Amino acid sequence: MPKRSPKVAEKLRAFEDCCRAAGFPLTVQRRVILETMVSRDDHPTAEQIYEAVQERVPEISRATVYRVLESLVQLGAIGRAHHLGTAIRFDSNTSHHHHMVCVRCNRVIDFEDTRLNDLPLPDRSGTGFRTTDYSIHFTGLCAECQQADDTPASQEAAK
Amino acid sequence: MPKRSPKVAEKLRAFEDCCRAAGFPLTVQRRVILETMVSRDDHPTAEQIYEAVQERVPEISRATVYRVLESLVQLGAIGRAHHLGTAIRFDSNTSHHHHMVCVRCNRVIDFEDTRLNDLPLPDRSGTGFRTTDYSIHFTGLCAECQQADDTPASQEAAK
DNA sequence: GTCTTTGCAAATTGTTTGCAGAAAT
DNA sequence: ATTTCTGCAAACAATTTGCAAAGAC
Repeated sequence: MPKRSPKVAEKLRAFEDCCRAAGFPLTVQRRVILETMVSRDDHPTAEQIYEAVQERVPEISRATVYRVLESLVQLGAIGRAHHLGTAIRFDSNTSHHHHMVCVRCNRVIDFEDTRLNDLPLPDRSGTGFRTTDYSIHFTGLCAECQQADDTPASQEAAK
Repeated sequence: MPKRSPKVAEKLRAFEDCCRAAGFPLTVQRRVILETMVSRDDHPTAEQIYEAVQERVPEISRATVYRVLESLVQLGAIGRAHHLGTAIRFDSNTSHHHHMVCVRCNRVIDFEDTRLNDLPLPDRSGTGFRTTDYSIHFTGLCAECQQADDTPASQEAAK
C-alpha cells in the first residue's frame, strides 16, 4: 500500500469526478495507472508504466496500459511530452528555429522570430543540466485541420 | 534529373567537404538522401525518405536509409525534430511548463520560468496555424552524462 | 588492397486491433 | 441489463543488427 501524497490524492479525486462527468467507468487499472503517472515526474514510456503497474496489478496487459494512457490524455489528466507521432522526424534546417506542430495531423512547420532568439536559459547550478540550444514547439491546429473541423461532415462526426 | 536550387547545391558541396574531413566515403546513397532531405522542409520520417529516394535509387534498402540519416545527424548535416527517443513519453504535469532534454540519454526534466510565460506566438495570418500552447525543449547534457564525458574511460573512447 | 558501406533478411522494439469474457454503472 | 473495459494473442509499424558482397579511396 503506497503512501499517497495529498497532491496525488487530490488528483485522483479530481480524476474520478472527471470520469463520471464523461461517462467513463472507473476501473482499478485506470486508477492505478493514473496514480503511477502522477506520483512520478520522469516522463515515462508506456513500457515503464507497464512495469511499475505490474507490481500492484500483475495480470495487467500492455494493451490496457496503452489504451488507458491514451484515454488519460483524452481526458486531460496527463499529457504527452511531444506531439510528433511515433516515427522519428528529421529536419533539414540546421539553423536555430522553432516548430509549429499540429496536434491532429502531426504536421510540423518551421517558424522563426528574432524576438525568440535570446530567451533565458535554465540555470545550470540548479539541476546541473548544461543547455546548448533550445527549440519551441508551438502546438495547435494547422490550417487544413481547422478547416476539417468546420466542415458539416466532421461537425456530424464530432457531435 | 531534378533541378537543384543553388542553396541545395551549396549544401551538397559543403557536405562533401565535411565527409572528406571526417573520413566518410561519399556514396551515391548519402548524396541522394541528403539532397532529398535538403530539398524539402516537411520534417519527413525515414519511411518517407525511403519512398522518395527509391525513385532515383530503386535498389536502396530501408536499413541504408536509417543508417545514412543517422550518420547525417552525426555529421551535423541534418537534425532531428526532437530528441526524446523512439517511444512516446507521457507527462504527469498538465500545467504550462518546459523541458530540459538530454540529447545523450533522453532524460526529460521539467522546467518552469515565469519569464517564459508570454512569448510572442506565431501570427495566424501567415500560415493559418492556430496556436493554442507552446513548450520549450532545452537541449543539452544532463549532469550524469556530463560526468560520463569527464571520466578517463570515455576520454579514451572519445579520442 | 584496405576499410567502410550497402542490401538483404531476420530480429527487436513500440503500438494497435479483434474478440470473448469480466467489470462498472 | 447495458455498456464499456480488460486480457490475450496476433497484427502492424518503426528501428536495429549480422553478414557477405559491393563500392570508395
